[in-house]
Amino acid sequence: MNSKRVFDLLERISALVRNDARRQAMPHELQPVHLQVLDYLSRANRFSDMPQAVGEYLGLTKGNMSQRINVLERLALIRKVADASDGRVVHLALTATGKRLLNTAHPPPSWRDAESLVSAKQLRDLEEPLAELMHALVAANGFKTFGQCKTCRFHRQQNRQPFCGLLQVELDPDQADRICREHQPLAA
Amino acid sequence: MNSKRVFDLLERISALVRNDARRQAMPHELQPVHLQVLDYLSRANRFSDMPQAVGEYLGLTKGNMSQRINVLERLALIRKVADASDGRVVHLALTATGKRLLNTAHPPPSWRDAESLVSAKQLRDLEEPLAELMHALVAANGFKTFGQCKTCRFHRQQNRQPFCGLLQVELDPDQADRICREHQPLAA
DNA sequence: GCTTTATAGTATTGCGGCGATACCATAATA
DNA sequence: TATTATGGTATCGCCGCAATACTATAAAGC
Repeated sequence: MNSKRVFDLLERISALVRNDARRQAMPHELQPVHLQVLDYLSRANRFSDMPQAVGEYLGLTKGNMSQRINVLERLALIRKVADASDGRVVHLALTATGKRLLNTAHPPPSWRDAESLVSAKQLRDLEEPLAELMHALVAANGFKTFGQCKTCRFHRQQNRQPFCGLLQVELDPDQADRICREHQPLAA
Repeated sequence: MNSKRVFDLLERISALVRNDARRQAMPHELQPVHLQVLDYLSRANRFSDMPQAVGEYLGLTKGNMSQRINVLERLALIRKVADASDGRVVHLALTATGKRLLNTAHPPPSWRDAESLVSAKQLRDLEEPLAELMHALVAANGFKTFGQCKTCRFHRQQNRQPFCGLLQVELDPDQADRICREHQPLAA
């Protein structure tokens, strides 16, 4: 039963990364979670850049998200943009400052150091099983998968444009590379 | 550059596990960190079962540890045992209740579900590169490795007993399987 | 042996993440 | 038009966590 061993490793690794992220984020008056929010927003498509979606992605409540986002807005790292057609929803966009901070602080320095110590092959070998594990955990938690738009079972091409068959809308080409909260993986 | 991808996966996985651990620990009036402390203590040898060592393992300050340990003691999940030869140090031992709780709550349920969805081979493939990654992170952070006593470069046999060449003491056989804060990996 | 310094642990304070609850505004539905 | 659902906010309380200051024992230097 080596599953416990893998669990231990993951728990320890995430603790190391998390602690380093805290040290890294502190001088900016931030917490690790803020960096995660920034990172998510830098990769979310326009159906997924709302507070609620961020909360779903990170497994946090919307009330909590509301506060995190206030902090980030106060520090001018993100900007709120009202939705054109739905007065309730607000989209979140990184400011230039936010992008700059994200680049310098995420991933944390110890990760960058570690990455040079681990062979490229080892990293590549991790990718596939980790992805599978992640999806299994998502399934076990009943969460959404939040995959890249273009890997979704509803994604298709129409009029030489990416097209979402679920929401029935055309997509800008760059949106297809981004993360979508409505993402559903191809049937296994 | 797929190192960022691996980092994302690890961050997401640890968030999922962490959130689930929180939900799991809450009914017991505990937080995820308390379960990690219990788990560590269940595997630490007698040179490593002090508050300070737990803090080093989890990357937390000793002041913080002191409080976590108070909580666990108040709930009768651990027991403090004064050291025989050094009046400053206190050893921590799980009570029967603590062991029982650890077994039911750690790893969290979603992990157990996920583990049945992932092939055994995938899990096995994760072990080696994850371990290497963990050691790289430990090195990058300048932390101790905290490995199993019997895998340490100072470990040897003497008079048919396990023996620690660093501390120059004989070890009970069961101690050799446990985690030691003085652990140093074999030279690469 | 006595003084100094280092080490293990505790007490206290302050910050802030996080969940829970209640609440408000807009949208969808009947 | 009334009802219900949904996205977001405000407020409260808990508690993890760092920082600082402190105590007690042990080790090191004279």
